[in-house]
Amino acid sequence: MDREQALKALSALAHADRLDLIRLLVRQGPEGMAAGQIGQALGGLAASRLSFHLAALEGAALISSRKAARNVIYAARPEVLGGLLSYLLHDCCSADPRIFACCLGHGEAGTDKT
Amino acid sequence: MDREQALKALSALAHADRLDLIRLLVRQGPEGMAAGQIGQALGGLAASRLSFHLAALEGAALISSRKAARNVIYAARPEVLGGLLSYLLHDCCSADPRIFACCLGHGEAGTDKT
DNA sequence: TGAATACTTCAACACTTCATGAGTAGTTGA
DNA sequence: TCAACTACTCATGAAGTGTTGAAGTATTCA
Repeated sequence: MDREQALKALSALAHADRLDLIRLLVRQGPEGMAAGQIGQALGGLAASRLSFHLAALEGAALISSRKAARNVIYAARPEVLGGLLSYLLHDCCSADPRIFACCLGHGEAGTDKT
Repeated sequence: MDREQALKALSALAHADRLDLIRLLVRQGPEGMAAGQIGQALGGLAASRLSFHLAALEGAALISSRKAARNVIYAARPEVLGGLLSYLLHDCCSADPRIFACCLGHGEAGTDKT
């Protein structure tokens, strides 16, 4: 992954709805989920709004879509998500051991109370 | 790290100048770097623009600052960067093994030509 | 004290992003 | 063909982001 693609991906992820979308689709696995179902799962997100955010994620290559009859099925692209994390960790953060430690240790590393 | 903080951090990172800033400051280590030096290292970024972006990164807790005489020294906060990566990997991507694989394998995983 | 240095803050402007509702396009089954 | 269904696109306006240059604040030194 290059810088341009990483920036696109970061912009795409920097929105609450889209982060929820990714979380949902990653859990859904390769089968993916129809747009209508996604909208319901996210608490009845307006269709146009959902479409807007799905397009943003697809534009950043974080998800893919395929048609199935009258539905459009969306699925996460784990290799691109992994590529983004890899870029941040290796290219951007120089594989800094302090960052590695926080990242690999599960969960709450780095959330000291301040 | 919680969702709000992760969103702040993602927004902060989703800009070319700020990604360059982080890269530079991570490499610089705990000693950090004075604002003026940073501006020079980034090719003579206008002072007000640099200040704006540094404030954005500090607002997202990705960097810290301290005064030293007439300089302001900025340094990356690797534990917060690690916390963000950890959040994305564990909370958001459910520690999906496909993402783990791309993320930990160095570099170019997930950048297949399409 | 006054000039020089190092940064930050402010106001103005251009640009982008986002939410909303209305309209459009493709698929299915009667 | 028509109605129902599913999803996308477009126009609009509000809100947010980024750049610029000028002004302001704090520190140092002669």
